[in-house]
Amino acid sequence: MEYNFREIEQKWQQEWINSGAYRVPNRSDKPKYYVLDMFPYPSGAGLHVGHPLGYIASDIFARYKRLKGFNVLHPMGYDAFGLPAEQYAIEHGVHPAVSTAKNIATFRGQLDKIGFSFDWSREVNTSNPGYYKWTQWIFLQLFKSWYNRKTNKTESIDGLVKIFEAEGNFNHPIPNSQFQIPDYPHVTFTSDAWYSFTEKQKQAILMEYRVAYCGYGEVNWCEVLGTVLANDEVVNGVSERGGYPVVKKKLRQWYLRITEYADRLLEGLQRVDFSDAMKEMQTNWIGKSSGAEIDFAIAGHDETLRVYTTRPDTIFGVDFMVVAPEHELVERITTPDHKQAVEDYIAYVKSRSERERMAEKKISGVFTGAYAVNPFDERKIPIWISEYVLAGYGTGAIMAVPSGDERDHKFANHFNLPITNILGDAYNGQEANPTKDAVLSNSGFLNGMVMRDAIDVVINKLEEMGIGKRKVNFKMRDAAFSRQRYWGEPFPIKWKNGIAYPLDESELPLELPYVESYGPGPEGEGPLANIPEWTAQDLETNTMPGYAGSSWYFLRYMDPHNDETFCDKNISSYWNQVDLYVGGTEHAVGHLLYSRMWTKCLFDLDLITFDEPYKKLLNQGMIQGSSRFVYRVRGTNQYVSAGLKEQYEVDSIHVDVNIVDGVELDTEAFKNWKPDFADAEFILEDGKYICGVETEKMSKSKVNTVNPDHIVERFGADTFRMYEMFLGPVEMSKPWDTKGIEGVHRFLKKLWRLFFDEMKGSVVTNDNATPEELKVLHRTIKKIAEDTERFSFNTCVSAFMVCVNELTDLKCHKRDVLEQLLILLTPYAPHISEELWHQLGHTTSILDASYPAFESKYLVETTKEYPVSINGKMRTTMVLDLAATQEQVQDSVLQNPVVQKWMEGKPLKKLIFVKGKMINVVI
RNA sequence: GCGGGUGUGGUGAAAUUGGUAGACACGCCAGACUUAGGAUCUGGUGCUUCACGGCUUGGGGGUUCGAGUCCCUCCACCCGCACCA
Repeated sequence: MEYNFREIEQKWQQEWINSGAYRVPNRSDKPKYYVLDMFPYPSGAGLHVGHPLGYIASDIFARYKRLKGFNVLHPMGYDAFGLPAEQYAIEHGVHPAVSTAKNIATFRGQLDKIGFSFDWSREVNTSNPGYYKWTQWIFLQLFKSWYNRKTNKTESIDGLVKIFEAEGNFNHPIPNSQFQIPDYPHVTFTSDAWYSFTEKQKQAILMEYRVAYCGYGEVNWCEVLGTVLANDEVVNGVSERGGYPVVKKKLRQWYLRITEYADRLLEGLQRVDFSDAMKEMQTNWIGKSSGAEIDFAIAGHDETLRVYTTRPDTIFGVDFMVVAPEHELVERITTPDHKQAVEDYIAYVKSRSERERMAEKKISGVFTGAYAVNPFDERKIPIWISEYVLAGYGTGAIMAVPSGDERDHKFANHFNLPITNILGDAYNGQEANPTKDAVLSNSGFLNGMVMRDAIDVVINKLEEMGIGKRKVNFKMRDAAFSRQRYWGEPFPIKWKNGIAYPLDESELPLELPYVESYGPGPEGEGPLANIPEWTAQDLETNTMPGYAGSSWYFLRYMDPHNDETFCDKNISSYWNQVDLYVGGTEHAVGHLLYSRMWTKCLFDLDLITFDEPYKKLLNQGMIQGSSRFVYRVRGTNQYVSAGLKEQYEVDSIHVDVNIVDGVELDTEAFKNWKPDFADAEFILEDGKYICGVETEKMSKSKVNTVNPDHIVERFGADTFRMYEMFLGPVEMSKPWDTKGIEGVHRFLKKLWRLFFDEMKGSVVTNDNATPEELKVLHRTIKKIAEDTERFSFNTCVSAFMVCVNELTDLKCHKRDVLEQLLILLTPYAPHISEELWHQLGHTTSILDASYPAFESKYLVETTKEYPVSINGKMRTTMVLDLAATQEQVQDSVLQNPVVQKWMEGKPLKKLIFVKGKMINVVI
């Protein structure tokens, strides 16, 4: 009987469906464990072998936990709204819902072949009205909430209205200090004033507090395409498609007030098990800094220039100001003789993406002709504009201190601006010194003070003078929460008189209407603006962004069919946090921060009982493509093998990795691949055509994608699962190489032969295991359990191989040993394990077997083969009793002929002996 | 530019706490079986040297009895940067 993986895998997949093996109850005596994958966007291209890496890792862990006695929630679904489906609709006229459904069916088919333990009865699809009804519902809760800084909680906006009625907003100032209340001179108001406001004024004020609010923001606007573009659709200032010019345009946008949660998002990081790198990335993204806002007088103007700085101590070293080109003051302060240059520069900057501006190495900028005045020494400071200062950060203006800041230093050098040295000897004139520990000089009343200490002194002084204040700043901005697109959740909002009114919750879901065309609406609005029935109801024409549905989906899996609420609170209390969340680092700052914020909102509103969604995060690396190349002799149809290509002038051409075996090209398949190659001739080496190899991103254009379906078809799901893990550490990126899979496949066949002989059939015996066999088994139990716990799946696969190799050498066919091994293997290769388990006579599933217990007594050793080094270099090994003392060891070591040879009669300086580890002879 | 990560044989990698570098595989070489081999099995395989030996974890420096692992410095590559998801 041989290992017929196709039959076995089909049989058990069907059997597990029939028995409902992966249905998970919301109630259990067992402890719970929640394993979640970041769900996929179902793209038209289907899965390639890189996608399932994380799913396999999480599936192994989920199955492992199940064997360990946990009630394991392990769901899967689809993040199904998104731009690609809409783009496809524009190009092919296929409704996104149709292409999405088709893509999902493809994904599902591919996933099913790999043998995952997903509970598909809990599947979610963010584009399904039954799902986005609750995305809209949660949005409404955010719309009807504000962030109370006094209680540090998300609270009902009704409560805020009561506060305004009672005392105005003195205790709860408007979060955006730049906001002007329409037709009202102040940003603070009394109770009486509140009552005097019109409905429109009241709503405008409340909008400034709402957690989900409407405002204006800049987008990449492409006039020719009539649409808004994502940053990655803009290349070098023009649209990726068509190459049309792209400029910044202000549009009405929805936002989430995530900045109010910045401190809590930082604090929460200390309570979750994310990698340090991940925490660092989020911390940097949030970008908390403390410093001061300082108002500088502008010579000849009544207005002041407000800058934000983390280094107020360097105020005497300010040699110029840099203002963002889009700063509102620029127009008013630019002097006539600099007007033209400033306008030209602004036009240039308008065509630049934020990314380009930050990445630009070339220094650029222009002088406005205006001067600010240093409040302490009355020095006139020229005001420049430059693209390296962004309008959205701080106040959009900085005080430049060239002696202390590298970028300012380069700017000063480039434009020949004089540099004031406030650091004394700590500044060498060549490069800026950003230290806080130097002693200040040329700094008026601060002279002689250490910079670090001067910070507070300056801030106090500025506050006293009324021209500055202490300020905590965040680099993070409020999250833009609207898209001028069709394929997303509609906002449950109606506009009347410029006021946004929420729909009643009974009107949800507000379903996406059918559209004829997916083209943009007028004035940069989305396609919904083209539908008369939609606009006639005054409904919002923006839709929600991709991360809306993904911000809370982990909750819906818990209670996916509930029509009464997004997730029953009792059920979310039971499943609680996601214990293990698996996904790529590319979501480090986007999705993870948004869903953490939503969780905090829902927690504050008493809708769930925990405020961090993910307890432990595991980041999987990417699987890269291993591209293959053929070399065409220039101007001919001859193709030369890689080893001989130096002798010719050649062009290298990507060749489909699926027609290459390892590096050897299937020349017939190559001829049939594309008409161009039908008459190809080959210059071979040793009768073979050898291809060139390069590691690149896996992509269709590089014809290096490998479809998991083909791999499963050829080798089976168990082999595929184990090989994906065998490639290397799950969190690392590594190239895919189909050739290597054979080693794993051989391993499974070798395992099979421990149970079956081709001639004799079953060879399993009921004999008692020998100590040697038990040692092999228990060493494996220990290793697999430990390595699985620390997500070191690649070393587990090796350990299985070592175990099977050793059992084969020992000719061990004993049930007691093999049975335990099968349970260990189940999470990794469930199909073959289940089959062999039943072949051993079991009638219940191995999925619920009890995990083998490790017993250290089988591993006890009395001797150890010690490595013996002379001066740290390994020269020989010696078998010594583990109980040997330092003196006994020294005696035997010094008598060892190899040791004596290397000592050459020199005296022993020291003998290092680490029990159970090593011996080092120092001479 | 800013932020994060990674560099070990021909290839993917292992070495969990500073203690025998290269486990386990792929590939390659040799052999067995076979009508055949892109099947299966056995043995060998870091580089260098006839050998003794020497060298070796991206480069350079340091700490240590001992460094892939710790410290300093330089280099290369990959990922993210707010409308891809």
